[in-house]
Amino acid sequence: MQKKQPTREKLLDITFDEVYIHGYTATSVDTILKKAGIPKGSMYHHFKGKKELVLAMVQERLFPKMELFFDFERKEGSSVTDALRGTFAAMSRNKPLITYGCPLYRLMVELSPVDEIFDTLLSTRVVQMQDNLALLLQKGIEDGEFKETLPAKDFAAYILESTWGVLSLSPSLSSSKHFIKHSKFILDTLVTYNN
Amino acid sequence: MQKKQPTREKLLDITFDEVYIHGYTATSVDTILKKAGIPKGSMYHHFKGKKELVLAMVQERLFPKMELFFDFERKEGSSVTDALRGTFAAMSRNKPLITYGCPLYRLMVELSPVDEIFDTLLSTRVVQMQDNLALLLQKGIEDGEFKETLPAKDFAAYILESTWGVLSLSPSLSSSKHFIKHSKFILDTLVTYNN
DNA sequence: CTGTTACTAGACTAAACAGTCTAATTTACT
DNA sequence: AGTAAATTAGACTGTTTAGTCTAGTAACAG
Repeated sequence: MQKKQPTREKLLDITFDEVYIHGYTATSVDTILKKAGIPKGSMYHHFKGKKELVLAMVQERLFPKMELFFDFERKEGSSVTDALRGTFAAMSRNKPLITYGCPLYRLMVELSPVDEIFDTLLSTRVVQMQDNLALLLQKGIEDGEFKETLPAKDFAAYILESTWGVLSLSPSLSSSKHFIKHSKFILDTLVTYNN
Repeated sequence: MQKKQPTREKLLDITFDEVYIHGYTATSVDTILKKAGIPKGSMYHHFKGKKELVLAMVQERLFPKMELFFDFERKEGSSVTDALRGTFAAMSRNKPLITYGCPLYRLMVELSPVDEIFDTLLSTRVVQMQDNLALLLQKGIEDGEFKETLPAKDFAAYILESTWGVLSLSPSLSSSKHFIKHSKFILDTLVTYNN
């Protein structure tokens, strides 16, 4: 069934799972190794250390996963509003995302204040996402879907930040129902606020 | 200058500072003890262990600090809108809050998915805050400041969550200027959305 | 088939970790 | 002052941590 996965790739997968749920500090190298069934020497052959491993995981696993949800790419032909609606709907169907929140944001909350390397890497991606979304919103303004009362970039920041805030709440307070309420609110506000 | 502070109180103060910035897991008991200049025996006399110490810190330091900002209490005589505006203004002037985010939210992001005791404690407080804010918003509706298009409780949840999202971003992306933009937006939305 | 490079294997190390223990000291009360 | 209780003091323990090291095996090019 499962085609044999090179050591490096398997390590990145397990590292994502563990760090997503337990965070960077609470995840031990030994736990990852045990779960992956990979000996220490192999890991230290592929990566210089724990930090290198997690940085690689962020770029090769976490960032690609983000694209599926947070980049708000517009499908050709559909309206900006529909593009946003679609992205939010996809998020609400993603169980881990609803339960455990956004993996990028959670890692940023843990590490940005104390580690410059992680901060730079994660913040850069956040700015990219914001620019990306702002571009989409700008398109919506140009297409006449809504008026520009608030600069597109500010609105983009606002959508991202509020969405992170909702998603990364305690699992016991999160539900897809609640998230749908949030996304409906964002979309309504976008229209209301801009008209 | 500094009046002698009982051991227990000093420990709680230092624990707050350390856990706020580094998180629960990354904060070691030895670091706290060293910074506080207090020997191990004293700490383990007052608290059963690290977890007990931090739980006490949450209740005796973190929660009281929250009241100053997040409870959105209404001063007699002033409008609901002014009460909100005042709270947001106080937050924007609080340097650590802007730089490192909300200590309650950050701890929740780290621990809620993996520790039931912390999850219960923190979530309960979040629900309290939401109820508290909903009550204020309800008052605003009754006083005719805005119409009830969205249930007050939903709006309260939304304000809290989006504010947490903005505050707990990477320090390199946070600024009081950005936060003021956020609060202005929330207040505008409250009026716009409800009229 | 042979030699070189890439990778695996896991025992080992030193430091950091939370927590224990017993003795000394300070405080509070009579 | 005398005594009991509360607190301080820090050496010590067992475990877990990230990371090292050396020997062995597989893959691959000639």
